[in-house]
Amino acid sequence: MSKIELKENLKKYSNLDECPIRNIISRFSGKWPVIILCILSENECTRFNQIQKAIPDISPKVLSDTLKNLETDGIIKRIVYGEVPPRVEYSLTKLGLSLMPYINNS
Amino acid sequence: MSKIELKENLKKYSNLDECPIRNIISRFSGKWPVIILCILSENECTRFNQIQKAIPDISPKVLSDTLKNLETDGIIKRIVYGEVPPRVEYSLTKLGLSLMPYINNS
DNA sequence: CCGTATCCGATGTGATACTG
DNA sequence: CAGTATCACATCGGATACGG
Repeated sequence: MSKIELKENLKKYSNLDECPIRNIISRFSGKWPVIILCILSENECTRFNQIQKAIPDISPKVLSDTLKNLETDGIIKRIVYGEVPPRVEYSLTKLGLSLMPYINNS
Repeated sequence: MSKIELKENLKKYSNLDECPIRNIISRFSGKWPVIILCILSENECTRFNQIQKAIPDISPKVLSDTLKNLETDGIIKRIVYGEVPPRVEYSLTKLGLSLMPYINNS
């Protein structure tokens, strides 16, 4: 590889907000997002409480925050049933589903 | 899926230190590791300074720390040449190389 | 050139109690 | 049940100056 090519390659990661790698990382780095995607991928729908049980060491606050972020990014879907006691179910969106192969092959 | 199966599936992520997903995440979550792997994968060897230039907004301290962690995990190799001025080159180990397909397919 | 030392702020994560 | 409120804390990331 010539020096010119090298320079061009190294430039690709410089563009901060336009760098696709950085975009992905900003959404999935952190302790919980990938684990949650795995859990959701195993069932059609999963309730808040089920996720909590599957991850014994996550606090409700952190779980709630993480789910919100994933929802905002369009990766998971949140469905509220107007029942008492309340029922809320989380599931992967199409986009979320499309991500799973890259996780599961690891 | 039956309730029994569901319960078994959700259990898989409970085992904290034995959970393979958590092991991976603990090594690669964070802002920089994946970017650095990408950069290293593009050349046989890359110098500290080159990496810094490729990532304009990383400080030398953080770059150094991240490289150390990756080296400790056996993912990258650090070769010091006893020259003045000093020359140090980083490259992927076999293990590190084996990780790239999962990154590049994304 | 390749880092380390120092210090600091931001962010992520956690425990617990509480509410509709 | 499904969260929110509050507070606390550790880790991560960043700026800058300096050293071998």
